Amino acid sequence: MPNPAKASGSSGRRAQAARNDSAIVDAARAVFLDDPKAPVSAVASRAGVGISALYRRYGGKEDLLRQVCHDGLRRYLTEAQESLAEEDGWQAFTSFLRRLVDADLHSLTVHLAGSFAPTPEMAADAARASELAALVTRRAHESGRLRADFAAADIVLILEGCAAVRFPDPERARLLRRRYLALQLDGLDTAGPAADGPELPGRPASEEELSRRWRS
Amino acid sequence: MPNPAKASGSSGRRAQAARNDSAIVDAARAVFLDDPKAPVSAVASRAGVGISALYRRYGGKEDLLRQVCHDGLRRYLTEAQESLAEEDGWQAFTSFLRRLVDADLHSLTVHLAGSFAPTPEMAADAARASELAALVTRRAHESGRLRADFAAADIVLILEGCAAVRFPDPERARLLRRRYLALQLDGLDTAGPAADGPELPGRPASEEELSRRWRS
DNA sequence: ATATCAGTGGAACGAAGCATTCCGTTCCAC
DNA sequence: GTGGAACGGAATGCTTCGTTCCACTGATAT
Repeated sequence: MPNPAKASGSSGRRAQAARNDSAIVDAARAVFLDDPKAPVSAVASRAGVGISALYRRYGGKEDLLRQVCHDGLRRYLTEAQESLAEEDGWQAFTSFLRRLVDADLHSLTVHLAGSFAPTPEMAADAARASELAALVTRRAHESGRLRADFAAADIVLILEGCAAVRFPDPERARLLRRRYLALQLDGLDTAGPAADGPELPGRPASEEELSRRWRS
Repeated sequence: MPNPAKASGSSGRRAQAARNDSAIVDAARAVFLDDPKAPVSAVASRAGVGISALYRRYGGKEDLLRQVCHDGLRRYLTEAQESLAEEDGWQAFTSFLRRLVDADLHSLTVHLAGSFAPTPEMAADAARASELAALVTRRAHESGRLRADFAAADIVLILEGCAAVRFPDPERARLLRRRYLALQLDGLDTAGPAADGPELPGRPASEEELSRRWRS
């Protein structure tokens, strides 16, 4: 019987297996974030392991997808709860959206759903996520800063829109998504808060960045 | 030699061929709008014709894609020009965006690009499209109603975001995209124009509409 | 009247991509 | 030293899809 105590170092078969555990989920998250239909082999090669290392851990592609998506959903819940810790309702609302957009949690959950059979636990977590979104929205409304005709269901539109901003460089993508989110929060019309509010973060996409996307 | 004069009616081989011409491009537009990677057979069956009717007209899938995309690009140009007929720069700007979003021209152009080799003429039209977008933006800035830190390149973000709003029912999708666009134009903060501006059009997506998307 | 052939539907073919399995190898744990 | 957990990656079988091919139809020209 293997003795875990002797394998706590950074070398050894057991340690490599542990490292592979996280390397595989990390790779899966990155790969499926980029393309929900990516082949399993892409995950393996990105993780720097063979295919068997992956199939030893998961019953199949669906298992892996489910894992990645459920991780994302759990992260969604914790981010939502943390944002609710904000005193001000409007601050909680903006913080909520910024957290979700920064971590690309919409891509990690909604865009992956449908490619696997959800577990009952996932369904429960998804319902909980809906409740939290409604709660954040209610508090924002109560603060008086959120326009009255904005509904909790509209959050999905915003998240979907931000998730649609895709760039080869993840860092650039995140910055542009922040810019886009800020645009939506502030409004475009100078008769609005833009007149004396903060400027948009980051720079607009350059002509070159934009045109490169016509090739890939 | 065939006599066209005798085939001007709504029946006859020649007339059916003419009807198929448009049936095929119409089907291609609808199908590829929904899924840029859809199989050629899906286009044929949606058009209600066999595969050969399609291959008689186009050298291959790439030709068809190119045609649909170039049509979209030309439509983009005419819509842009028509919106520029507006007197007010801000009106021209909003009208420009509403037209593009209504016709889903972003999906029809950018989302299809990359799946075929563009013709020189297309490249020229694309450049012209960029110029027009820059012009619309400049006029909006001159009108004073567009926030100063908004750049022409940001238009793509908005279009991308609206195009990402997808629903099984095209009519519902268009309405929600309008709602989303209005949201961006008006801004969310009640300290902004939302305080006394018009309400958002349409209803928010219902819980049921939203959750249905988790299955497909 | 009838020969012709543009136009067509759809089966058939072959290539490509992919999930999954299998097998030989490595090297830690005992 | 040895058993076996863990691994890499080739092999397999299946699905999907673009394209070709062929038999058929019926309008047209003579």
